Amino acid sequence: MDERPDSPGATGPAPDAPARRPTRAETLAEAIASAITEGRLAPGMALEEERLAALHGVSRTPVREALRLLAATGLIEQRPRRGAVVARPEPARLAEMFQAMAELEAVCAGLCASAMGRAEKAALYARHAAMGRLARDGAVDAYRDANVGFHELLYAGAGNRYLAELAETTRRRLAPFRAAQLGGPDRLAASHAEHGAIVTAILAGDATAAAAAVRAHLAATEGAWGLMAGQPPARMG
Amino acid sequence: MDERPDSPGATGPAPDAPARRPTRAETLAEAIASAITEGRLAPGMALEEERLAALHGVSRTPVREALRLLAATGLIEQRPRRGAVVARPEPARLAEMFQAMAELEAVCAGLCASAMGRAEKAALYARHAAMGRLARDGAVDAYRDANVGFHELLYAGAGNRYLAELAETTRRRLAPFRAAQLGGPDRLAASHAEHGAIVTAILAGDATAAAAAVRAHLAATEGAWGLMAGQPPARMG
DNA sequence: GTATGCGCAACTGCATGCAATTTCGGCTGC
DNA sequence: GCAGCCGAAATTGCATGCAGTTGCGCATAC
Repeated sequence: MDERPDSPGATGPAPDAPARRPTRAETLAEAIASAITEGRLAPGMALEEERLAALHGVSRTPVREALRLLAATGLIEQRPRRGAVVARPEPARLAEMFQAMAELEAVCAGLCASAMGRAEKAALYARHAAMGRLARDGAVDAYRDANVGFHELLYAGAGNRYLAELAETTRRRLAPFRAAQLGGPDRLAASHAEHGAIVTAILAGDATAAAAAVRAHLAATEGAWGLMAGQPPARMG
Repeated sequence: MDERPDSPGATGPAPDAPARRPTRAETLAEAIASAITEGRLAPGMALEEERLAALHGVSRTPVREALRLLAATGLIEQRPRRGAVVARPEPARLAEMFQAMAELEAVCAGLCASAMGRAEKAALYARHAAMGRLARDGAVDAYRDANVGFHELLYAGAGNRYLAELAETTRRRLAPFRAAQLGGPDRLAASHAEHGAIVTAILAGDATAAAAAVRAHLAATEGAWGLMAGQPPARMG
């Protein structure tokens, strides 16, 4: 019964493998979080413990722990004795979160300008160039995927994992409200042009310009969210 | 279906009154968090569920939920099937967190410079002046308390609650490693002088200078932490 | 004396059950 | 017709119990 496939040399580059075999609560939390960020669970929906338990074939106990995790992450809201619902921040708070994310990314970009090595800068430029081709071809879906990677390069290039985590958490919490982003093809080209300003500033080592370019980029995308902020509460599907 | 027109116009600006009667898990989480930030639970200490349950007169269930909350907050670390310990970040990560906090506060200060109204600026200046008297008198404890309030004024003055939450969370996570701060009386005077640069920049509406002053301030205090980063793990007292 | 394998104690993960609170149905009264 | 009240169902909060795993101590072999 003792099989230990246990990392014989090259288990993988595993940057951090703290949870070898995740507990059910963690698996559940991940599943629910994905359902929220991908839009399968809309903001305002009620999350009943028993239903989630039955849905995932477990008891209520791990469900409750998963909900605690998600509540601390901010993806859901728990009212004592009144159940949990998918977080539905008020418009004012959404604006705050978006501004905070812009500032976080601006800080990252500023750090990138001085902290990135040659290899990282080359990778960033390569990604940018590839995205230019996608934008020219109008490949919206591929561009969106590559876009996530682009911003993650900014997080990683800053050389500050904690800052990157803050930015990624914020990005996740905003995900349900950014569905309509990159809607039009002109927006695609505009996005790429704004990325160009960011990349140029970073390659030049100009932290101030890089931060400003990021703020401009995110201010330009700001109009594309908040469309589903006024829905009435609903049951879980 | 059942529509609930809830939110009668202005549901209430109520900034935050979500937990009328908190659940035991939340109470526990708060208690343990305080114990950690105030140093009664040192980094690396093991947190056994049964012991915590007995200590607080509850069963293991709410303890487990509280630990989940704290793990998501980053104050503790949970290894599946191996228990939880008070978080003990490696020195490199501590440095990252401190840098991130400096940048967060710098962003706040920059926003303060343009977002603060006359009344808020007056309150900030008043607080700064009062702290000047405390520094002159060498009242370290009173200065430290007032210092927390000073930084909270910066968070609040930025007009972005989410950003303020990020900053406060980070500050809490760093709390166990900042015990020796403001050690000498010269540090007290220096701190006040650095605050003066921040206040001046904000009052003048100079966002760039305000951010730079905050970075300088936190860089100067950076040397006072990390003393307890190398202890071996220990049992809970 | 050091290294290896086995067995036990301790602890965590999860399921189940009960009590308390909230919510919704219908009813009474105005 | 509408507001207020009361009782039952639904749902959450918490305690308890059991199975599985981890870690440690001890005996054994080299």
